[in-house]
Amino acid sequence: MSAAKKSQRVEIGLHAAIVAVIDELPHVLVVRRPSQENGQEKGEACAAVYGLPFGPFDPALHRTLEIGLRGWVEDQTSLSLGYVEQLYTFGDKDRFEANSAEGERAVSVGYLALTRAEDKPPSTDNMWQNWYFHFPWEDWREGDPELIAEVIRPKLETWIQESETPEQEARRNDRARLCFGGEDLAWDEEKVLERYELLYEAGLVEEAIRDQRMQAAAMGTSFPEPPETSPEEKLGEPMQFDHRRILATAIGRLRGKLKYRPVVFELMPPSFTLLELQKAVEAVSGVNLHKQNFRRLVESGGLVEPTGKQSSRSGGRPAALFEFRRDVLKERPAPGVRVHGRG
Amino acid sequence: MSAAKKSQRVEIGLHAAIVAVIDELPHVLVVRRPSQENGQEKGEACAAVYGLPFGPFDPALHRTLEIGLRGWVEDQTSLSLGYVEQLYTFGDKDRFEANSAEGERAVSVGYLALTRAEDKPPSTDNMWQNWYFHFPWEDWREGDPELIAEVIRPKLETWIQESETPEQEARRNDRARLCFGGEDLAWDEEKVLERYELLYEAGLVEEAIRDQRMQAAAMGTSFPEPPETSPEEKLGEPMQFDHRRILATAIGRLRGKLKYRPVVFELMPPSFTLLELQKAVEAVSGVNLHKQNFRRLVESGGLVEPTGKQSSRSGGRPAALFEFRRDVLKERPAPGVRVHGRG
DNA sequence: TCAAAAGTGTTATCCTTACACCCATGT
DNA sequence: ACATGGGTGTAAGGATAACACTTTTGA
Repeated sequence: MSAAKKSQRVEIGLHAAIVAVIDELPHVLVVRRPSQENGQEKGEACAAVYGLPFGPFDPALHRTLEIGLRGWVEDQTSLSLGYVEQLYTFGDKDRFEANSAEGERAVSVGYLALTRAEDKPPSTDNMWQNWYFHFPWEDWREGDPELIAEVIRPKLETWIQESETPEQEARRNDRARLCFGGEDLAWDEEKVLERYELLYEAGLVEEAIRDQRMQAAAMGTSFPEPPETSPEEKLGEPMQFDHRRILATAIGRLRGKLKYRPVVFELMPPSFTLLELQKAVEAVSGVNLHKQNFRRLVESGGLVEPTGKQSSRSGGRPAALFEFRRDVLKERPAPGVRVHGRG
Repeated sequence: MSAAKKSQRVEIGLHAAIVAVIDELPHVLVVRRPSQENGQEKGEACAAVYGLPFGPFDPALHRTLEIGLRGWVEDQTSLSLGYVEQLYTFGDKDRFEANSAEGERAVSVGYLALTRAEDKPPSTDNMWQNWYFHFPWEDWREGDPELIAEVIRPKLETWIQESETPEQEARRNDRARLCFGGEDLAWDEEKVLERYELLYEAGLVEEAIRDQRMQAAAMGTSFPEPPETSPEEKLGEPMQFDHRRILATAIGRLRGKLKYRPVVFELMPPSFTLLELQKAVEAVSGVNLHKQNFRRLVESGGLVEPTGKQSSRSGGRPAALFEFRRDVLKERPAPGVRVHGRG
């Protein structure tokens, strides 16, 4: 108590998952950074890893956390952020400090930011990346991903079997079922974080192995080097520190928000066809939608209004162009695009 | 950029809105603290203000933020926390630093924690307080509060009229309507934070006046002392720093969560009657529910199961006792108690 | 016997979901 | 002509919200 009262100051990092929809695919802004974590003592070539952009919070310069975030993002990327939402504040020692220099304990505040896609990459250091590159199992637009049936379920099954008590086995089994569905339980596209954390705890994701190795090194114990995983068996491209966890939080939150807030429009150009809008929602939520019902919902829900113009598209009848109808916000308490699977 | 890269460390405060339902009323744990903010230069008697309990985060002692929170809460209050959820991280300069000693910039992480009510107050410093003492306009169980019609709407009307441009007036009007309902727009019990922030910005809440005074003092300008507000016109009991904002966030979040997560049960004793459960939901959400439909929803939804025992209650037929059915979590993706007004 | 609360049954309505079908344009 | 996407109508099913009514206890 008395010791805890001493003011212990820490550094605050602001991390952003900056999202845009490009070519009907969900993208996130990533940075390729030289990997300091891996392979140093092993003398490997200094490989690069992907990470989310981040910057420090300087209380002397910025009045609020969000202003601080917008500050360095606009400096570094020349993007203009629309919707910005705070996700979560992580202070974890294990996943963060294990990868930092000694004594560099930091707390990180994760943000979700939406922006309209521009043609060119925002800067030389940054690039837009299809987020399913990091979360291949989250894309159900072509039906249930083979990866789940072929790799994830079998490996989870092994992990469940490895339990030390029957209770643990039951818990693990329930959790896997809840996360990935099965039998009579449907896929819930919002549980992105829960799934990632499950895979992490089951040691199936590269960050888990990396962190275990780091922890073992810190404690001076040896760590049994796991067998090389083939690229097909690698569950998505890993990221620096706990950035993939932050991204998982962002995706899950955005998928949820879509349903009761008109946030898709932050990702769309000023005018669009209904199919373009549908494709954007599908890209983010990772599932296909029923065309006719989507249109009805969106139109009769007052979310959009026709501009009167037509889109000059290839292949097919020209579609009417719509724009976001700002007034919904004044009318309905929770206007959003309800997502019901099936296409 | 270069200056911002210098690591600026800050102190982290963990704030908790610890909630319990006692006698069918929603309570929050508060601390009476001597008010250093008000009346110092005015030589007033050092009045006390209510505040939320908080403690510092010591990264050397605790592995995660939540562990740190649980640590000092259990030290200080001897309560055992059940469900704990992170709410938001505030780094605001204006609302926080204005009230702190110079240079004491801190970032605070707000938490919502649920616990079962015990008979006695958790310690001498702390007390359970009906949260509607701080938010009288949030209690609609006796119909729409007079306070809204008598005080809030007229004062908001004045604030709207005081706008400097027609656009601002329209925005203010829309916002007030969205927050407090009206005409064809129903009351939305989840918008607790939005309402508090509106009242703050309209200068109707004591914290707003306090902060303006502080800011004026800091800049050396004079601040026009507002007319004394009568206790009837005071909009709820104010709190220290931005604690009422944190509490507003907590209430709103809990009201929302009720609907898709079985969190009410964290506030209930192990077994309860359906009416007791309903009263708890009503207490938290601030609206009355339709009895028959509530029962059907809860029973047929598989949220509870009968214990087979009866409650020995005063007045009326004895009711069957139920308990939370843990297995719902394995069956339904989003089990909760949907709330639809009316009683 | 009455008040208070527990319970049961039924119906109208709306929303969701699915299916069937026609329309306009480019190749 | 046909492929592609745009656009309309409607009917089945389920969930919700409202209503009326019976039952069991304590005072």
